[in-house]
Amino acid sequence: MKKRITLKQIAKELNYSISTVSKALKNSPEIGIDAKTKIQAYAKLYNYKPNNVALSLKNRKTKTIGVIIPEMVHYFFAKVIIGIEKFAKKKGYNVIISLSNESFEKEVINIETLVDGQIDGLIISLSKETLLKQDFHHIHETIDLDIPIILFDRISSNVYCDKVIIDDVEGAKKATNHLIQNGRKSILLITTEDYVSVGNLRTTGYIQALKENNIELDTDLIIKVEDKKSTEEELHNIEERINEVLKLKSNIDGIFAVNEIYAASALKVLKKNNTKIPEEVGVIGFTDGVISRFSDPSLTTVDQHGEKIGKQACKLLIERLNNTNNIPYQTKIIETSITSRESSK
Amino acid sequence: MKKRITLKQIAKELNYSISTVSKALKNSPEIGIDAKTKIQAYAKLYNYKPNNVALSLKNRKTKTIGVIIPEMVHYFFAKVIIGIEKFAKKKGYNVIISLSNESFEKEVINIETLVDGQIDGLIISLSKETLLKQDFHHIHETIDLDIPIILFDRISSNVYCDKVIIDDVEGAKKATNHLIQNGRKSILLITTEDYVSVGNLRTTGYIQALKENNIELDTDLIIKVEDKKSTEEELHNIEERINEVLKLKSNIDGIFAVNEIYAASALKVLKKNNTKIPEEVGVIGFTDGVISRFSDPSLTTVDQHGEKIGKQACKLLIERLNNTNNIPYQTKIIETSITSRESSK
DNA sequence: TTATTTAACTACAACGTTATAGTGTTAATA
DNA sequence: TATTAACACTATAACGTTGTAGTTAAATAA
Repeated sequence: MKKRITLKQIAKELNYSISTVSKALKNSPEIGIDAKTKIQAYAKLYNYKPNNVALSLKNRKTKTIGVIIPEMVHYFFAKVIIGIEKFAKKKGYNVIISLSNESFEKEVINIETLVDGQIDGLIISLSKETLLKQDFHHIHETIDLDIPIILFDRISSNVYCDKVIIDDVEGAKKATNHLIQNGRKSILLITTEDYVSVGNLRTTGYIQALKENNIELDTDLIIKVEDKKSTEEELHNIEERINEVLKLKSNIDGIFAVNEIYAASALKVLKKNNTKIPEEVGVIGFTDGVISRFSDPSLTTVDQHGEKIGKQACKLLIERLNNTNNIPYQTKIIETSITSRESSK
Repeated sequence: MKKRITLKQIAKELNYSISTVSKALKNSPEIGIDAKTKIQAYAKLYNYKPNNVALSLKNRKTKTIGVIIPEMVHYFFAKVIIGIEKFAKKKGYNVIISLSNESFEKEVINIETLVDGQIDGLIISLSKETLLKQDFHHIHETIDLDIPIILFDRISSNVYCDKVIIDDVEGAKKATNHLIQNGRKSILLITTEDYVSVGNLRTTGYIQALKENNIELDTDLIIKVEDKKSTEEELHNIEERINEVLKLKSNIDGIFAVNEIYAASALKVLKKNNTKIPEEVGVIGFTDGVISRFSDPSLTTVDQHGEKIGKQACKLLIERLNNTNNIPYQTKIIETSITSRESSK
């Protein structure tokens, strides 16, 4: 009903010029004390708030950050968003969220829409399809437009920009070592196909840990899942593949899964086979989400500290937005940590 | 590097006025065919895109919707956002997301920031604290400013606006009946304190179902949880309370929990006590999330269809934004359905 | 031939700000 | 007394659009 009041209206009402009103509200020394008092009182009374759209136009800054994530229903991404949102708000930025739904095409469209629109910069975790295609023209074009991009988690070394990642290799090593220190020798790895960068790196970490502990690598102990979307059907397939390998390799005494869904699937198969966890087989997952916490037994995991990642990404972005002079691109690594629960003694 | 091109620049380059360029790009009949062809070609070549901030200022519309949810790490809210985002994008709207973190104060600040900023309307699920305080001045003030608000899930009858809810009473009835039809007679209800509207309504549904089935209400079979934030500590308390009641009332053969966390807690306690699920005790939860799907046994739940809720809320909002004439406020009810899993035979 | 219409454009104002440059008036200085 | 400085304000342009109201020049009608 009562629309917002503008400088113009205040000016008209109090018989000052718009400039005077603007300056009075900014407490400029150019303006006399009477005018200031009158104008400020009036503005307060009518709850004057500057129109941010007009400011955006004038300043060529929208104070808004765009975020594109592949999925919403992931504990990790949700946490990252919390981290971004908190930090952004503290710095006076708003956050716009878009979902690529793991699709390259949607990712392209989303970036276009956001760039067309009202954002100063972008924080993105690439979709699986993009990583598979290795097509980053949309990212490059955006950076060329002077809109800074921060990549996190799902990144590519073929894109030059700021990045925030966890040390996946190190994290996977920690996880594998955790099992080895528990006396396990025959460790099953459930990972993704290699084009998913994080899966790839975690596989590397697993292999390194084995090497460092003088355990021979058995490629039969590596299950690479082709996961586009985790439908119930697909989950079933994963369970079957795990079951097959477990039957084939009866001496398996540890399982390391590169995400919590795979870890939960492993748990399910083990329980179906009446395998004692963690006595007979220890299980550890990657990503500390609700599934891990509420599974039975609860899952030991590698915690990625999503909120920290979000905060760091947001910080990098805002720093870049405030620094017109080109600072060199940075890649920040967020340390992982093991959250020990029932599934691994 | 290469900043966006503007009408002004095109005009200067091709020696036309800004108006001509604007009209040519809009294919106005006022403009001659040569001019049109030349201008359109040039615009295409330099990838002209209108500046949306300028358009927002001119049209006094931002084509952006604000969403405020209490928490991100909830399957239900994540699903709702997916629904909102999908529909919004289809209609050419962007979505800004804010988190109240269940805090009244943060809710107020978030609304202020969003309203100050660049949104045409808001979709909100109220924080627990707001519902406890019953203070809705921030909502009313926003509506007074002619910024439409749609409430979903956590609503209040003291606010006049469009709403989207599920039929919590009906859903709870369905759940309770599901257990009763399984032959259960002594059903434990794990719910929230009454000020949380959804908890309250689900409690009502439970009571109604009992009545309709001529089962006498035993208030000892109702656990009301005071849940501000679900910390690990708090979860422990819940488990203990459940355990106490189970000990006290050994004939309990069914448990209905108003969310999946409570349901998962119940499962945990039952398993610790070596109670057979679902043979001895059947369990059903509310909200079909990842926990329910991955718990052991998997949980039967009342599915709230979050995505549908989000879509409906967004639809209502956009309809209201397009209709300047005041249509009466509506409350849409989204049907729930039972997803039957292992925990209830 | 002169008045009128039409085509093809341009100028201007407005959306709400702010920074820069300018304008009077009064008081201080030379 | 003439000049300058300080004060307190106002005008203007600009951010990028678009719609309305002009303005030409050529084409048509009277």
